[in-house]
Amino acid sequence: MSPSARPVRGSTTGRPIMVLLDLIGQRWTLRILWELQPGPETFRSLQARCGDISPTVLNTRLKALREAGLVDAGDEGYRLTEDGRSLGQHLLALDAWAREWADHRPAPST
Amino acid sequence: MSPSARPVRGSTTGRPIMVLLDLIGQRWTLRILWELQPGPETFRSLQARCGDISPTVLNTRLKALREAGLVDAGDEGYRLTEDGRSLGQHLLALDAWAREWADHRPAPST
DNA sequence: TCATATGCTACGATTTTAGTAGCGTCAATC
DNA sequence: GATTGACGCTACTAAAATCGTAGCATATGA
Repeated sequence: MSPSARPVRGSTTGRPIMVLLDLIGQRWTLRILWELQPGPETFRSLQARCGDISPTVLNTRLKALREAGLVDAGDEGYRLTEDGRSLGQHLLALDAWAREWADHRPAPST
Repeated sequence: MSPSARPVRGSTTGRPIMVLLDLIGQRWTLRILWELQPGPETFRSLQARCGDISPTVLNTRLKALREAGLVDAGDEGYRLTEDGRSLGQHLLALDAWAREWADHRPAPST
């Protein structure tokens, strides 16, 4: 099987940034990291947090994130590794960026 | 038609970070921003830079990125807006992060 | 034994992405 | 003024990813 996991679709260069872009350029990956930031979550609670993402995808993503060393599974469920947390810092930065961004633009909402 | 464009699939909260995660959680979006960082590119040169991404997707992404105010089109082709460049700074940070990340791990390559 | 919650797989339906061909426009060349 | 080549981009089909739901196997408590 091993469908996605490592293929690095868009790039075969192996450049770390490309590997990363490939990983986080998949739906839910960043969201999962985001939801895991406050603390460990069980499979089902994580699923709920992500708006009832299908378990198929959640499991696929968790597998990839674990292989990437960003997430691991313990007694309390899934949680970020040290790497995961340091990447999470960047997500926090993006959160701040996004607020300003949403602030000063025509607001494409509705 | 207007297929994707704005739907904000994973989240209907409207929270900026969710809108952003939804946008960049699509294949090629981040890659396009990345490739646009050095300077303006024409549609076709950008396509080439992205490993011959299909024009359908490229155009869809460019449309979304323009609506998001991250990219615009000028005489020299497509280029990052000011917002696009500031987001690009975060990509540079991620690049640095990714290098270290790739550095101290079992290397899932090959 | 029964009820409940867990992590997770199966599988058909829907949506997205890929891949290729090609149109209409424009500028340079012949 | 017909041809060539590059441009931005659309059309269309096939492949792949994602969704959505059902449900299994295990564990825990009542």
